[in-house]
Amino acid sequence: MSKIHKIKGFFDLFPPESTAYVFMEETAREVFSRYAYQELRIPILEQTELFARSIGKETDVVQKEMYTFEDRKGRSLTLRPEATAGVIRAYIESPEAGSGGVSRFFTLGPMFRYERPQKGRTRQFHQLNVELLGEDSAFADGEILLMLWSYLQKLGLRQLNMQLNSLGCTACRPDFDTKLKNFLALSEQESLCVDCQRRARSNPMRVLDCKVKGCAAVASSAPRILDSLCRNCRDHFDRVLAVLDKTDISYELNPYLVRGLDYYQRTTFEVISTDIGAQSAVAGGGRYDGLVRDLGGPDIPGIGFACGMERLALLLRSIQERPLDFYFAVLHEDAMDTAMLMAQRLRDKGFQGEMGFQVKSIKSQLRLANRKKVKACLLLGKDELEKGQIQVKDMSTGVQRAVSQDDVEQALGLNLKTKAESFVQH
RNA sequence: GUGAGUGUAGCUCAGUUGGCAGAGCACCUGGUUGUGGCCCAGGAGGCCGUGGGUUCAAGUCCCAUCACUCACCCCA
Repeated sequence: MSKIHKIKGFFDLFPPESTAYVFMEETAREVFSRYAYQELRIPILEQTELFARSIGKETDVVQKEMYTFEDRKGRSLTLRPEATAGVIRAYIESPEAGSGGVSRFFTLGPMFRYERPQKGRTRQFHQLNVELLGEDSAFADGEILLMLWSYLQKLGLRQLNMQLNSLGCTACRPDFDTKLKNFLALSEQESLCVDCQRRARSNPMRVLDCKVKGCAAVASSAPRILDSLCRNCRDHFDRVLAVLDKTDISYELNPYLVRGLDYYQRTTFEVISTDIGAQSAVAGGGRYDGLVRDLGGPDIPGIGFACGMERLALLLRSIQERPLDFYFAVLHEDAMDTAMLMAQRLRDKGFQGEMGFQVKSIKSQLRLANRKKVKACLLLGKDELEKGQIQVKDMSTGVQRAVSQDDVEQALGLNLKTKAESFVQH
């Protein structure tokens, strides 16, 4: 029979890599809950319209990267390419939307985008998502940024840089876009790449983010959004920066930071790592004050971020997996029943261990136990069975002693519960 | 969607101007009774990604195809 292989851009996560994901998720729950954020679980499949309306019909994500298909009744559905739209949709449908208060959520899980895979980019990827709804204070921005930074610190990541920008609001952004369009129209068209000649009219801020040399040169002398903010946006942004200045977060302003989803306005940010390849953004987010209204809900502000787990995983390395407490080596067929029951008794007491199902030579079983790096090896053969005993061998010291089968728990010792896996930046 | 690179043992990779398919690590079995790690000896394991072509002869040259990787675009 021919093998069925996984589809492009999808992947299986085996240990020890899978433990890095458990670590990221557990740390997220721990950190986010300190800020009173609660976990939200939502579908990964939504009506296509939800993403088209929120992310923006003209964005690359919606135009060419979505997994979209029809269900059996011909409705257009899409595997979520990001989480915020779904969170807002769920929020609007919940009683919470009418409460008028502040809501704090986090959610995590798989996202899907149909792109060419490369380092740090897969077609199914995983994000940790945080949303703060119903508050437009600059301190809300501050809370989000501090929490994100705190989470990354808790993961043990240090070589990270946070970039900040403000995209303005509906009051000042249109004026800036006009100003920028005029500027680009006056600059030499030949110095812009073909993409940017198009962007210069449709989405001028994207030109500022282009890496092509000619475009970057034009961008360097272009007007900056940060110089064109209205009074409200300027004050808001200054307050956010004032909060950050009192912390140890190392940030820098990046007037060229343009996010790929249309719903962002005012404060936007990205966290960059320099050593995970070309796809360097490990987290990104911003304020989306008009989004809830645009999706049919009340006109309330919001801010949030997403963290890419595959990219974080590139920065994490497992240094120690918790060793098993025992390996159970059975040396005679007749001992198998007794061994099974003893192992069960140990597991009920909280010991972790693996049982060998095949009767093999003592030598090969000890070799196996050694390779598995267990703390102790339990040996049960004909002699022990007859005497009601069992051999307990400490694999680090080599010391072995025979004990009554009733005393295995004590023999395995009290030094068993060690810390869970820990991770360090490599 | 565009470009480049790589496909040989479980893993990492050698393989010369075309001439018998290789190494290291891992694995298995021994080194005297039922005792791991270190060492020594032996062993197993490959449709050389797949399909065509050139040739007396192809892992090697040519064409096609598939897969993977990295980069562009874009993004977490």
